[in-house]
Amino acid sequence: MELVKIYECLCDRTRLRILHLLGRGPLCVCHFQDVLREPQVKISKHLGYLRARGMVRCERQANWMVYSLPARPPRELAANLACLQDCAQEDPAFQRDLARLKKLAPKPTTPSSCGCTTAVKR
Amino acid sequence: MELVKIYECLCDRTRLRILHLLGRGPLCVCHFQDVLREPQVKISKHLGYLRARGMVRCERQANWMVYSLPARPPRELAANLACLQDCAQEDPAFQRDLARLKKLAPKPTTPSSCGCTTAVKR
DNA sequence: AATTCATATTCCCATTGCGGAATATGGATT
DNA sequence: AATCCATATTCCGCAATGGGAATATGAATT
Repeated sequence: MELVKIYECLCDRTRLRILHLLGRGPLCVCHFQDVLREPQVKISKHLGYLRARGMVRCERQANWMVYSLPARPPRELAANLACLQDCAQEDPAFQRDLARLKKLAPKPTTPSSCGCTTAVKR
Repeated sequence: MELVKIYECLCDRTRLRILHLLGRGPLCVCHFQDVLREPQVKISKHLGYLRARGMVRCERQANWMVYSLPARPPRELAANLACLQDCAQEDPAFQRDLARLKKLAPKPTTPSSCGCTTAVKR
């Protein structure tokens, strides 16, 4: 994987927040919407950007698309994702996201189920 | 230092090569020109980009501008620079740069002297 | 003061990225 | 088959970026 391509994926705040959250486990789009509190189109487009570049995988579960980090990422990607998680620990904004996520989904999800089964009021 | 700003600096191949080389010690612009083999304007502009964002420092030595990494970089920057050096070890292009540099300047330079004292045929 | 050398800046152009409004898709439910 | 829900895509405008040609700057040397 091209190092520059990785950094291109990392140089947007919304994408950083997405990747940070994915460090905990797979998530569906509605979780991102609830945690990041950004418009649907914005989140969907950044997920598409990451997906097109191989930074995330996704799998359909009925109505929901469950996104996750690649199972065995190449070395450079793994190193940079670890670095991101490390840096995020000192940043209140990332920690706020994580707190919201834990409130929303106390247990990390699995790739086969994001925990969304019923309609969500939004 | 803003994490996103760091990644913005890292998402260009020329800038990555510059930062990688600076990991060994301060360098003047003509060294970058010789090692990277890119046009002067290109190198100068990328150095200006990095300087404007606090990723590198520079100091004038007579005709030469000596660039270096910040003495005590903030944690996020240090982490990412370390990650870059790590990733660069597997990349032939980065290693080729480093080999050229060692041939050109066998000893790492100091901030007060880049080793350029006479005119260089180019 | 005129020239030379190393480096920086300006101007132009083409490409890319981001955001939002509107619309489309695809699966599930009625 | 019609509707609903979650998500994706298209279209638009705007700002930022990268590259090169030409020119400017600033220090040293003649």
